[in-house]
Amino acid sequence: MATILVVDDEPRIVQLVRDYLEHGGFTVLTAADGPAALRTARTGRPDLVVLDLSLPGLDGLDVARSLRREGEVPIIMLTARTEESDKLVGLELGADDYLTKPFSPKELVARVRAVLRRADAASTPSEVIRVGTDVELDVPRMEARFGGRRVDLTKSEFQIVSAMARQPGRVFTRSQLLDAVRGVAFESYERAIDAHIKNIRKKVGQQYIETVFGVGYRFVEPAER
Amino acid sequence: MATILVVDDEPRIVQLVRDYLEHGGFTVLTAADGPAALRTARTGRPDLVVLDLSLPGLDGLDVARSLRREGEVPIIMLTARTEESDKLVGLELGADDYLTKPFSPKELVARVRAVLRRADAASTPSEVIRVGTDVELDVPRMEARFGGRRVDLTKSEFQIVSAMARQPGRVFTRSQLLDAVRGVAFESYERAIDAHIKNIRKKVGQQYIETVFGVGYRFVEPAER
DNA sequence: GGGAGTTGTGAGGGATTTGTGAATGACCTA
DNA sequence: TAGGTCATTCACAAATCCCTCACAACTCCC
Repeated sequence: MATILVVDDEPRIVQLVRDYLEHGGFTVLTAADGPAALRTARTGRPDLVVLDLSLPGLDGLDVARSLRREGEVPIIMLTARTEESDKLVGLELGADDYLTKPFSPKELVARVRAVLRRADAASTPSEVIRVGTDVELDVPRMEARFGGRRVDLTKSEFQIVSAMARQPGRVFTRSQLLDAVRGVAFESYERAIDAHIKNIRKKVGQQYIETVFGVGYRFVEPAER
Repeated sequence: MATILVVDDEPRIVQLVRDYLEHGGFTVLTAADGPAALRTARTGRPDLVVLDLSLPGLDGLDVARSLRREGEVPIIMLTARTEESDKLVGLELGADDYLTKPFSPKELVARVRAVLRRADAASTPSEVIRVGTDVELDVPRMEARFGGRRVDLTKSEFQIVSAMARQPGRVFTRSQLLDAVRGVAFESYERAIDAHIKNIRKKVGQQYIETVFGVGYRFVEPAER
């Protein structure tokens, strides 16, 4: 069955959680601080991490961030307080669920099961944007293919391209494209978009993005290429 | 930003979803049962509704149906089981997307964004001006078609042509056409319009724009061609 | 047909807009 | 801390477009 890594500096809690999880049929790894957690995660490859936010030394947030960088492992956060700030950072890091202390171990086990089920069913129907036969943008994976060739785009580049490719042929103003990059059109120099367009063209080829003088840019429809 | 109404009778789920959505920049309204949902939808005018299919009392399906009757609001369904029947009725009611429980809040937020994006794109009815069978001006795309052939017009040219094509047969003075080009009729040489007309005619053909001596120009009605 | 006024048109100046390489600074990583 | 990536900004070159001008062609009215 699944392996769970429990990270907390209070031995009492670790023990309690371990008992419940093992009784529930899980294999349990434990760690008492950040560095140990990262080491164990690397070697033990857990299917899920239960992580206390307040750790001595390396902070729980740093641990979460490092874990995220290294892989896709789901994380359940334990926060000592209901404080807004804690929730916020937890969410920012994309925790899959959170529990505030004190919590019921039974509930924790239930949440672990739920998150694992989700992660499993995370048959995330990958949203793929296709334009004609030779352009393919896998949005959740941020993967782009142009004419069969895989192209590495940065985050901003990918967002600009996907915004345009969703409605090929339509003209987008620089301001609209800025919206696509930052959540909301931050006050920002519109010509930053020009720089991105230049870089995108260099990577994917000139034929995909057309300049509409005095207005903006558009993704060329396949029929016209 | 957008307002989302979350309807579910499990407070924990409502809380989790609310946290994630608010963190994502959305304003969140909540309701725990059908009647409350309808009331809140009426007063709060949400941009999207996240709706649990299994509600106590008034059923989720009824709520969806009522929402549909009252407006255009997009709906994301939450269904408890993966049962085919649930999916079917949900989609039948025109749910814009659905998620089966347990779901990842992160994924829900992603779906919310996707549905809003779609709804937004759809509500921008691509305004198309048609004159007869052979002239088509797609305004947001700044695309012109004359007799089946796609014609590239500059911004000013496109604005002049669409102003005239909106009311075929009507005569426009040069001053009125200048208004169409610059936002307001700037003091400017009216004969600049002549130059544009010349260029437009060269691109689309002579038969579409007629000169009205001493007055201005007009877009020829199809019957006269 | 003649003349006055109006429109068609080609060409070029000049303003605006875009392309682009390089510099800067933020952020992350080793 | 040093090095890398990336987003942004800047400055200048290049491209594009709008407007104007000058003159030819046309229309209308007498």
